[in-house]
Amino acid sequence: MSNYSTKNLDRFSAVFNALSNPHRLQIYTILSGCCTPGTACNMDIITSCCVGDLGSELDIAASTLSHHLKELSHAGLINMQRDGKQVICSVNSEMLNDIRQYFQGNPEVHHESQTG
Amino acid sequence: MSNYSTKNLDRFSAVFNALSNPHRLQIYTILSGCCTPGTACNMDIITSCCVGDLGSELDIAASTLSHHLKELSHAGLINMQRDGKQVICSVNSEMLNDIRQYFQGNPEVHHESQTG
DNA sequence: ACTATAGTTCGACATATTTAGAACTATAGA
DNA sequence: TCTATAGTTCTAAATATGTCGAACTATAGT
Repeated sequence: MSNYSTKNLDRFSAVFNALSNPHRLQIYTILSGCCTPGTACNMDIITSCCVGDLGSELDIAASTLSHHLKELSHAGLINMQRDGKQVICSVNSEMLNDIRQYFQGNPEVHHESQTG
Repeated sequence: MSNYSTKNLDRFSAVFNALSNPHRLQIYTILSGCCTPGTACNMDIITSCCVGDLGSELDIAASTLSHHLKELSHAGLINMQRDGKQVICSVNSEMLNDIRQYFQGNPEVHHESQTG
């Protein structure tokens, strides 16, 4: 593919790499469900998006969970923000839209959109 | 996520794993472009979906390309069919639709659809 | 300052992935 | 059958990934 930028290729392959691990995909799926994409995870309504709550669903070591969250965050798939003692995780809706566009075959995403 | 089936988790993580390598993502992107999803790759119109043509765009060893195609095929992302000396590759549109539904948050995909 | 809770970083190890070259199979044509 | 073309399988090596436990940092309450 000559008119598909290497930049996008690397960006999306990193995204899919982040989702390629069952634990990370599970985390992302949980976050997709608890936080309506497009809205910041509203903790007044739903209270299950902090790291500890994710951990209680996954049965892996805390250090492993932390590592996976860093991967998802680094790929741009999720946002993490400290709130007191807790760290709140939520889906990055901009990246979710980019992914949707990729699979829709949208030229904005497929052919170098150079907006950044 | 307790109501998200492990089956789907494994299936989709395998799909994303297949797309997590830049070369494989490039292959998939080329195939998405040359073959309109939903139609079998129409070789009367477009002539760039055989293994060799993919290889000429990637600059990797033939054995490596073959390995990557097997991964994509095994994950259900592409179809491969022999036509004489050549092997024609095309996007599996059913899987593409499943992926689209996953990112749309469609419950059919998220919560165990047991149709197979 | 001390303690408890929440999460991260570091170090190590087992396993998986990517890659290429050599040898192989499959098809078509002379 | 012999040859050329198209692609695959096998083997091996370098690199990346997933995982945990121990030690660490950050915040809040006493």
